Amino acid sequence: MTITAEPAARMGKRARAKEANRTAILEAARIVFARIGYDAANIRDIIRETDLASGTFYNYFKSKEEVFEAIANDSVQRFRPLLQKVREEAQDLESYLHAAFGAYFSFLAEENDPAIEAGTPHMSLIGVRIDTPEMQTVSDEIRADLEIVMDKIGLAHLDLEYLTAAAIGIAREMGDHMLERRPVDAAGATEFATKLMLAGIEALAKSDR
Amino acid sequence: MTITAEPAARMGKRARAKEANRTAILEAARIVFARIGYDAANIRDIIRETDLASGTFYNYFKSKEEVFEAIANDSVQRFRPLLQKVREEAQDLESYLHAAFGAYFSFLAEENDPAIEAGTPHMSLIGVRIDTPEMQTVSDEIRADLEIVMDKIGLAHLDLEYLTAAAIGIAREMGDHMLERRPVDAAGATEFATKLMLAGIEALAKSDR
Amino acid sequence: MTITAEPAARMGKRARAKEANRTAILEAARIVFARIGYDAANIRDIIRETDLASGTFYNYFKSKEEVFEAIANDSVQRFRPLLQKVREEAQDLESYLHAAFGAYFSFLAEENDPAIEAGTPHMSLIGVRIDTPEMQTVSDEIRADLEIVMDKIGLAHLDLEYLTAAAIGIAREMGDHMLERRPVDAAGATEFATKLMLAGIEALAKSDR
Amino acid sequence: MTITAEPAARMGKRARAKEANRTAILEAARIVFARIGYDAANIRDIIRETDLASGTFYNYFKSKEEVFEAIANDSVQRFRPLLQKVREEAQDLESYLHAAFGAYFSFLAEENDPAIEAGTPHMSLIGVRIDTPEMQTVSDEIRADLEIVMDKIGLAHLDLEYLTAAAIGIAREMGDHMLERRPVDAAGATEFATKLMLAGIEALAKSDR
DNA sequence: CATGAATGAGCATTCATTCAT
DNA sequence: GATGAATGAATGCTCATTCAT
Repeated sequence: MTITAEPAARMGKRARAKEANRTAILEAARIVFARIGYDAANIRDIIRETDLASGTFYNYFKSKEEVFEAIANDSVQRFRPLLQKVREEAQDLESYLHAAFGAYFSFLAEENDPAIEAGTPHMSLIGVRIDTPEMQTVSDEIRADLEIVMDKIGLAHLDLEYLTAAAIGIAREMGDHMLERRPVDAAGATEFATKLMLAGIEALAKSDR
Repeated sequence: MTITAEPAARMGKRARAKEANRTAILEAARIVFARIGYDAANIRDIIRETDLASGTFYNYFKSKEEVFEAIANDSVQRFRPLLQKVREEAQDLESYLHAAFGAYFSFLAEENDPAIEAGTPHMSLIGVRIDTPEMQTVSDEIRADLEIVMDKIGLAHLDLEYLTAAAIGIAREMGDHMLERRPVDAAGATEFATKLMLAGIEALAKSDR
Repeated sequence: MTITAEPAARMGKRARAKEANRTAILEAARIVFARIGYDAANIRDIIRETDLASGTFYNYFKSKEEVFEAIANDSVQRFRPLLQKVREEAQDLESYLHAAFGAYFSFLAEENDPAIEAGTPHMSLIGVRIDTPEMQTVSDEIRADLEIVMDKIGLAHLDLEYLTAAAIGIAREMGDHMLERRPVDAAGATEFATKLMLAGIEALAKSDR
Repeated sequence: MTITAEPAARMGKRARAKEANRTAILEAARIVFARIGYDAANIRDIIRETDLASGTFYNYFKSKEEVFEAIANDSVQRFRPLLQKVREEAQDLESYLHAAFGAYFSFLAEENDPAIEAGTPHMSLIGVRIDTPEMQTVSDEIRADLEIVMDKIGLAHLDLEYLTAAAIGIAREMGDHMLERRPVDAAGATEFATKLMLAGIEALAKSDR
């Protein structure tokens, strides 16, 4: 038996299986949460979606809550760099809004691509989608970032809390509807939301002067 | 036992007690849903909030869903006339938006007044508030009405689905934040949302021409 | 419908059923604990011994521990008066020991009478019998009482802790064997234990002078 | 790999490792049983106390029961010679009782020495201590030996079963208390138990004549 | 042989719903 | 029609045991 240096990308069979199982559970949870909602979902539902045994779930997560957290973290870890880039590259308000809505709608579309192609039912029941981990944590990110950007461009005297709430509200609700259309058109949603929000902010800024 | 004709306004003891029980359950459900969210709540939680026995619940409702429906209907029955009036009296887009947002934010403030004064905790946690029956059905009402109004003012060629989604999103998210501020300022929220939305729609209308 | 005064002995059907269920669970637990031991026993075992449903268990007890406690309390409540009487009527050391051992062995015999007649197996496996609620709590009672009595007769200078330990040890171990003999002879066990203990104490008292 | 003749005293690396693992498991089990009791303990608890993997347990033992047996055998193997010596050297009843109780209490003290010095909690809770393998099997040994000795000294007409039960009961209960005192005084316990038992037996012998 | 993750049977517990009183 | 205890299906979770590495 030879001892080999094992770069992260080349783990042993065992380690790979573990990683795969963890991912499988996360993916299953994502699907189940989307299908029947976080609250309605139970651990058996999640594990049934994988080819693992029930007990295996507990080798990876302590509870449904913890899977939710993991999904959220996972989503955030993938979405955060996108937002980061948006923030850094934004030249003005318009480019920021466009890039931010664009990033969000694209991300949402890609996240839900598997479910969409599978024709997963119930997908957009309100009350359900809202509890999706992605939505929840991405909201927090957008909220924080938008505050930073508005400050940068000297519009911090507007009611930023209401403004971010409005932007998030638009993204959330429009996102739901975007996902139900075929083909899913992130670019269209982005144009729409950006135009709406941009003009709105300008109007608020003017009246506030 | 006497057999009496019982006009709605003059019920017998029995009927009055029945009505009181039904109301008690609805009120209890409202409180519990607000406190721990619709999904987390169970029938025991609701019935425990009343001084009734668990079995009594089933004399009035078949399930938690049905209570939800009843609360929703109740809210709708009180909100619908307001929206009706808004729709009828709207002169132009601005007055419509102002009146509609105004109606919604005021209604929301009044609905939550008892909870606000009681300092009920958790009340406006996002994941929770969203499942509130009021939110749910009021959304549907606003959605339908906004479509009608946009059609009236000749802007039906805009993407009305996205537009209503945006309006509802704004109302929802801003509503949550409005409820957390002291004093609760429905008028301020109304101004803000109206200005934002109005300018946004105008910009969309212009670019779409 | 007439309103009747209901003396404790004449409860409604419902109340009687509740009492009966509680007793049934206690009795079942007693049997199961005796048969397979406290630790090996699980709630399903207990409830299976009754004709109740599994959920019903939780209307009466929160856990296996709580049933154990209840059984113990029950036993104590029936044994305590016997010990009380023994303590009050004891004239000298001999009469005390005789009465105390007698009370214990008789009580033990009666407690186990149903199990004995049913020919319950495993009945006297050591590790098992020892965890019996009766044994446990009755021990505490005997311990306390013996201390009081020894003090009364001026032998408190002996090592009372060891003495009570010895008495309890004798009662426990002899009790196990007594229960396995047919016929169960509480009187014989009492004579034996009393004579042994009495002479032992006198010897200790003499050497300690 | 070399094939070597391996006399017991000179094992290869492999064999030594095996022996060490077996011992580690036994020691861990002893500790765990003492800490939380035989019944409450599970295999994970035991293996967690070692630095071995869970699967390794099954290379050495089939079940918790089997570890118990092994511990018991181990204890017996160390205690049996002591009892053997006692039996052989006993001159009369007194010397036998003294030596036997002495052997038992000393053995018990030594067995529990590590736990005592570590201040292990719960150590002597009754329900717990009783299930200790040492207690269990040592009981059997004492029982058998005492029967033999009583027969030797011509008191076999007494109720030997009750007598051994009494002796074992005294040893058990007093042993528990002895272990809780500081310093642990095996000699004192031995004197006490011997005097008590000796006088008791003499009294029984006299009355039985 | 050691490892430790996977397995799945098994147990505790909850809760919507029924129904005798 | 109110009551609230009984019901038992459903769910969370544990743990002895197996087995690929």
